[in-house]
Amino acid sequence: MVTLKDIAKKCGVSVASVSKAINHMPGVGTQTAKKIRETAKSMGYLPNAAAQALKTNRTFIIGVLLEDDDSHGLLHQFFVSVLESFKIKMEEQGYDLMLMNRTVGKRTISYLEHCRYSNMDGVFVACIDFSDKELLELADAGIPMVTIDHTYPGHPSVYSDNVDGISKAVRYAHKLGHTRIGFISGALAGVTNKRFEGYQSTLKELGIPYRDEYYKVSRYRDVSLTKKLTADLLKLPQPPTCILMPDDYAGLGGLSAIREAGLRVPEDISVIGFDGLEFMAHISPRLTTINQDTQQIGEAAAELLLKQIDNKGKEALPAKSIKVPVTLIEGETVVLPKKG
Amino acid sequence: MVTLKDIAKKCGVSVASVSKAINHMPGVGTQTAKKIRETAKSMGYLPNAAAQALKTNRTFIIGVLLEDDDSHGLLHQFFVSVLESFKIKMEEQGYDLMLMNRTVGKRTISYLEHCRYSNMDGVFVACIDFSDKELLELADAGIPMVTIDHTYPGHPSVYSDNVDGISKAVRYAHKLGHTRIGFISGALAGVTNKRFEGYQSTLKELGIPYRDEYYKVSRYRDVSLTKKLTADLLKLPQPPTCILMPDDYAGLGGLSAIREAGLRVPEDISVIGFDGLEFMAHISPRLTTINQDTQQIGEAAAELLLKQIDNKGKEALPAKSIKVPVTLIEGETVVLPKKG
DNA sequence: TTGTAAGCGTTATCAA
DNA sequence: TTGATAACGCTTACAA
Repeated sequence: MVTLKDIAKKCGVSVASVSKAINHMPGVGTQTAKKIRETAKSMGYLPNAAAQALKTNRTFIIGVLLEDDDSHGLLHQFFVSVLESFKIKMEEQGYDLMLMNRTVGKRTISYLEHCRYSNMDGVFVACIDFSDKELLELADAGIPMVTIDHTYPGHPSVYSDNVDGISKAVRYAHKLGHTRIGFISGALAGVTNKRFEGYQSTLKELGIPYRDEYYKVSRYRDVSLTKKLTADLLKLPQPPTCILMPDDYAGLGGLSAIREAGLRVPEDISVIGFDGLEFMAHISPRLTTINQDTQQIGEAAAELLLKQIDNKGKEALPAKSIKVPVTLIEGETVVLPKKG
Repeated sequence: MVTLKDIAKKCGVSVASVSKAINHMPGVGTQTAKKIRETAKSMGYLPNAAAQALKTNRTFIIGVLLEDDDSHGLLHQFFVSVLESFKIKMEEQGYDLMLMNRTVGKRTISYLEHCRYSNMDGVFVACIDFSDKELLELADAGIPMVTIDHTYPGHPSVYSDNVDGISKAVRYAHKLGHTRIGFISGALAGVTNKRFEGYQSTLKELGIPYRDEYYKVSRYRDVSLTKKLTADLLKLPQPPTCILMPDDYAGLGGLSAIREAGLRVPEDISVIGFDGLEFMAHISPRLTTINQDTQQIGEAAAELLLKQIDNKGKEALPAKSIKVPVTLIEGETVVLPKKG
């Protein structure tokens, strides 16, 4: 391992000069600096992250918190897509991503402890249970943090325009002739409330009365619960002709309930998803869905987090929240309803 | 931030004693040690990872290399599942996972450089292009490393039993009456060769002549290429009655080609996938597939890597390779072929 | 049993 | 412009 000392020896200068030269700091002659940098390169010098971190209190490590109830956060296509985009942006700025956990070395530690132990410069949170005490603790610790789909006081966050998302879905269904539009939402949470708001207000605007029996609360990504609730909707004396699903993945449960009821999509009943997951484009029938722009979400999150980090120590930034537009992807699962 | 010094002061002992007590090292009185540990706890002490790393040359950081051609490694369900399982095992032993990349701070660095810079204790590789020069460089650097689906000389690796996997698929198809069994493989690579070996040898065993026109080379997870190649198979004067796909995901392309040819699965043609991805269980028809045991693969990888790390500096371990059994998941995509 | 002190590789202050 | 030196928080001989 090549150290500053080695370079100093070879160049016949002091470590201090080498450090200055390599970091492009003032206080070294242009010639000396050049020579130092050249020998450093030729010797294959790389700074030692641990030493730098110890000295500067900056690690350039960002903690990533991606967990769901089954702690399989990495299997959530949507969040992982956001993470990919976030990752690219952060890496451009020299940051590394570290997966967070609560079990460092046999015994359990909290997220906050993990964060402190590793000296993380910031945290990316796209967890689902935002009411987790440990998350609240983390949010209160004053560590730069950005969240997706939830806002903690004092921290920036990024959302899709959920109100508009459901609104687009309802309008689209209505345009194709539907008035009996059911909505199976994810579990209650900020995002879910927004979507419900979009559902109710758009129905109202369109002059369609809201029917309580057309609204069900499922859980995001929960195929079997969504399947059951879809079956329940289908059993109503006057079932909806179009159903909005919590998300594309959970929607698979909806499709399967419809199939098992002996009905066809879209001939007998229309379906709209949410997310715009890549793989849905490859299955039949192609799901009509509300697309969340994961790339933009990830990039926005990176920007906000970087700003927080740069600002650390100074007076608090106003915690900005960015809303990202959504689009409707026309698939094959919505058509004119049959006369009922 | 609480440091050893703070604790030492409070307890009226030296930093050395505190360090020993906290690390359960000999050389401190039982009483003193106990008191020290208690105050450490009450003060909320956490070791400083950077300082420890600097001193001990151990970071407890494992680099994770998950990339495909589109550098969207995290979207590969199969590898991510393996990673999840690997992660859990590693975390139990106190390791953190860091996502590797080649762009630390504007300019590009190699994987090896990233590895050295961050002082990673080991690397987990589940990349696809194993011939990447940077990977070879990394493999030659003597850093503990474990790979999935490929073996580098001197390093341990974990595989599914690919020969048996395809063999199981062929046997199953044959048992249900198929003799015209096509195989669309992934791009040429060790794993692919094994699968092809299983394909050929099993056909032979069953007394089915190998037909070159029934074998096509696609790419893993490539929906559109697999779709095209499936279409090609269907256009043969005497098309296969059952097709083995590169993997479940690419198989979606196969299904869609069959659909577009006006044929039905499984009535007109049978299909078998590979991987056993979770979501395939939720779509219709449920794909019959060869399941790779991602949990076992991840755990095995963790074990092998841990062994390498513990052994570092000592004489090289024999580079062990672990083969994990696969199972066939009966879905709905294989039935008795129609008389052709 | 306890403490002193050196050193890991950096950065940053201050004097030359 | 340069370089000695202290310090970051920790581990570990070694001395007391």
